[in-house]
Amino acid sequence: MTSSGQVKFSDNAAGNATSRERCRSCTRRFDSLCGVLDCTELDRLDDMMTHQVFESGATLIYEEDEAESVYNISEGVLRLTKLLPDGRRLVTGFLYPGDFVGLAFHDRYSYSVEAVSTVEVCRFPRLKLEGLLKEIPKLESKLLGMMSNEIKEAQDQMVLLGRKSPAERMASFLLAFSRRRMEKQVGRHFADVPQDDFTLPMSRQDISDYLGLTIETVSRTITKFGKEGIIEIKGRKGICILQRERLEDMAAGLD
Amino acid sequence: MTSSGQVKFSDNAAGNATSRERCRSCTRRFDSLCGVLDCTELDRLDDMMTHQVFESGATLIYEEDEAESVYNISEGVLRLTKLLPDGRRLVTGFLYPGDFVGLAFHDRYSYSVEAVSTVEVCRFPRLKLEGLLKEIPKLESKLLGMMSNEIKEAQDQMVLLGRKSPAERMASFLLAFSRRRMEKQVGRHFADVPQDDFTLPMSRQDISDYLGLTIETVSRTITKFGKEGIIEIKGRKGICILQRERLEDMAAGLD
DNA sequence: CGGCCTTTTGAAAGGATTCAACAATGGTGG
DNA sequence: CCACCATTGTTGAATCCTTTCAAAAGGCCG
Repeated sequence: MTSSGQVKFSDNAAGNATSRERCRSCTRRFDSLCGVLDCTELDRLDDMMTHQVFESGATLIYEEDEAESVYNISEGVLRLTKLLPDGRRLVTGFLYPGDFVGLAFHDRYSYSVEAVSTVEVCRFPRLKLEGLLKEIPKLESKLLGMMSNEIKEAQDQMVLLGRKSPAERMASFLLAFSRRRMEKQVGRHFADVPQDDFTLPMSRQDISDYLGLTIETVSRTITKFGKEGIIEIKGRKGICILQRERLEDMAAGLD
Repeated sequence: MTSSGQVKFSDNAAGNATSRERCRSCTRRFDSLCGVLDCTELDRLDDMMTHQVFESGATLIYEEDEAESVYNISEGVLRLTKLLPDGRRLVTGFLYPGDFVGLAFHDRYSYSVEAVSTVEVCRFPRLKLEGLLKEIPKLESKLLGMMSNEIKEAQDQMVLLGRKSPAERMASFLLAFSRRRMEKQVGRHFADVPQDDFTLPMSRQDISDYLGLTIETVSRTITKFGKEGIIEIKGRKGICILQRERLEDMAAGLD
């Protein structure tokens, strides 16, 4: 299989930015792996990179395919999915700008990666990047920290999936999303953006497959939160958190 | 809080083995992190290590405590647990000889660690080991690979918790346990030990908290497998797999 | 403005959980 | 060594809650 839905492609020869300038001027640089590199090292990264754009719904990575590339997200939202043979789906996570995808030190990808919105990524050949890792120990350290966070988040998600009620799952999700979104905004110097008011880029189906519920249960739970005045529902995807503390208590399992 | 249930303690001054010999002669050496080290490096590890024994039920690590130590398991089984305020519990994983515990690059532990059986561990001060990591890049690489595996396993477990039926969860668990056990046996040169016949060291409660089910559902599912001739139940903890393929199909979601 | 897809809402069904009682196991002390 | 006790595991019945199935409503795009 090959990636689909890719609408723009720019490599070192044909990119918009001058070669070796793209990484240096990247607004995401300090959010992600690249943040630990100096200019010389950054240029090496730049040399092995291609910038790509995927439209919403496109697949960047197919589960079980050979792991040839890794990606760093510069814009948009991705979802990681795993399928059971009969079509049951689980979304193991959503990824946001600054997040790293695909570097798992296995020969094949163990999940699919799809664009939830239009996405811009930096693509690296996996083996080359692994080579760079071995040469630059601080890259490895940074990655170790990122993976450590990923493990922690995965464990929290296991608690959610294994032991939380639908309302608790939904509360956890809304809070985590609003927090993540705020972090990213702060990173881009928009610290005063209201964190309680946001747009969910993913569908109810995505949310339910992330929370281990059905789409109907997610819908009913969101509606219930709205009726109880915990959130305000603004059209199909807009959410405004009215009672953050109450959501926090629910998410923690205090109800 | 402090660790409880510890029954034996031997540091460099009082240990059984001569100083700097313990790591070198460790039977687990090639299963775990230490496997990548040469003798000189191993001695440095040895110098910062204390050997400890915990009896079944003892707690090595309390969730939220300051992360001062990391452990390498030389014998026995540990469980990692997370609690919700009202007592709901999730076991995020079981750890076996050769596995590493506690190195998460956070200041506080995000889960508790308890002994499922009598356990022998090598204990290291976390900060010292992190220092060693920075000095020995191949240690970091090895750890990166181990964490990568951990993430992959966590994602599989998320699929299990979010989308699999009780029977599918139980099948996945039995197979994973028998596989893990076989790997360890092979590591110790017991390749001819029958892999289909084993003893579960953990209780039904542990299993249900690992699979996101109740103890009754686990019990009923095991009984059902027995009646269907998929496994043979040998007393309280003994299991013999009679139809491995059928279990594999169930675990994969093919039923 | 119309049509399509997503989401919401309703009613019924199914399955895991809960509650309760019983059985088996393993450890302890007589 | 056996009996007893406490703990762990099994089994049964009723309940509750999510899921399933079905249909209507709502939002978004051309």
